[in-house]
Amino acid sequence: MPEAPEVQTVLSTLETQLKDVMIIDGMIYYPSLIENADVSSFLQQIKGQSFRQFFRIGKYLGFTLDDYDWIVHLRMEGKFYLYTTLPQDMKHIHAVFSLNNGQYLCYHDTRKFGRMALYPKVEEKETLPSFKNVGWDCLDPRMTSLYFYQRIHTSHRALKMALLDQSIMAGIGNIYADEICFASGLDPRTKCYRISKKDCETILYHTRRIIQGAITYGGTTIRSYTSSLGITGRFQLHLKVHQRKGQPCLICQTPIIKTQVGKRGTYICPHCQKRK
DNA sequence: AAGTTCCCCTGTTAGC
DNA sequence: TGCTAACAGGGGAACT
Repeated sequence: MPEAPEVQTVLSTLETQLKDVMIIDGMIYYPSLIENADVSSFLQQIKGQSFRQFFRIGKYLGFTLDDYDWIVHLRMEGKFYLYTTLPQDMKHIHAVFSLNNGQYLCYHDTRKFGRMALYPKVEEKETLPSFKNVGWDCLDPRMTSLYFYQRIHTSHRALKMALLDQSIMAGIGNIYADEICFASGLDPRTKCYRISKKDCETILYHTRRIIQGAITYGGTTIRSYTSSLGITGRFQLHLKVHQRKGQPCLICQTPIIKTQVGKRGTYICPHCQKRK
C-alpha cells in the first residue's frame, strides 16, 4: 500500500524524530522480518548505531547509521511507531528498538510482509543488494521519458504492468498507476509496444506531478491504512479514478469502471482513457 | 528472454 | 445472524 509518497512521508517524519538518535538495544519477535542475516547478528550490529542520514529509493526506506545502511520495505502494512511506554497490545509489533532518548521505535505489521536488512554502508546507495532489481526512482532525474520508452517499447505487457514494474521505474504502486494512466489519457490495458515516445513524455510528466503533489499532501490514506506515527495523508481527496467505481468521471461524468489488469484491481474512465 | 503464477500473511468483505 | 471462502497486495522464486 505505501508507495513513494507514503514512504517519503514516513521518512521525513522519522528524520525529524530520529536524526542523531542512538539505538541502545533491540528485540525481534518475528525472525523472517530480517532478510539477509540471523536475528542475533542483526541486533548485535545495530546496537550502538546512530541515525545519520535518511533516504528513499522507490518504496524502500533507507537509514544510514554510523557503519551500516539499514534498508526497510514496509510492503503492505508495515508501520513505525514511537512510544515512550510500550503499548498493551503487542500482537502485531515484530521489532522493538530502544533509543537513547528514552523512546521505543516499534515496527508494526499486521500481515508480516515487510522486510528489513542491514549492510555495511556504501556511498552509492543503489548498489546495495536490496536494490538489485530496482530501477531509477520515479523522481530521480535519471528517470527520463526516453529511458522509460526504451525499457518498455518492445514489451507486450499492459502499460499498467510496466508502471508497476519496480525494475523499470521505482515507487509507483496500484493507486498512483491508476491516477497516472487517467491523467495521461491512456487506458492502462494498452500494450506497451503501442506507447509512443510522446506518450512517455506525458506519462513521466504526470508521474512527477502526481507523486510530488501526493508528497505535499502527506500521501494517501485509504481504508484502515495509516502511515507511521499515526500520520494521516490527505491525497485521497485528490484521487480522480482510484476507488471511485461507479462515480462520475470528474471530466466527462461517465461512470468510472473497475476491472482487472494483471490481477490488480484497476479503475478507468472508459471515455477519457483511450486504448491504443 | 519475457511473461505468468504461486507464495508469503491476516483483516476485511462477499456470499450463502 | 453466523459462518466460510474469496480477496487484497509487493516482490521474489519458480515455472512456462
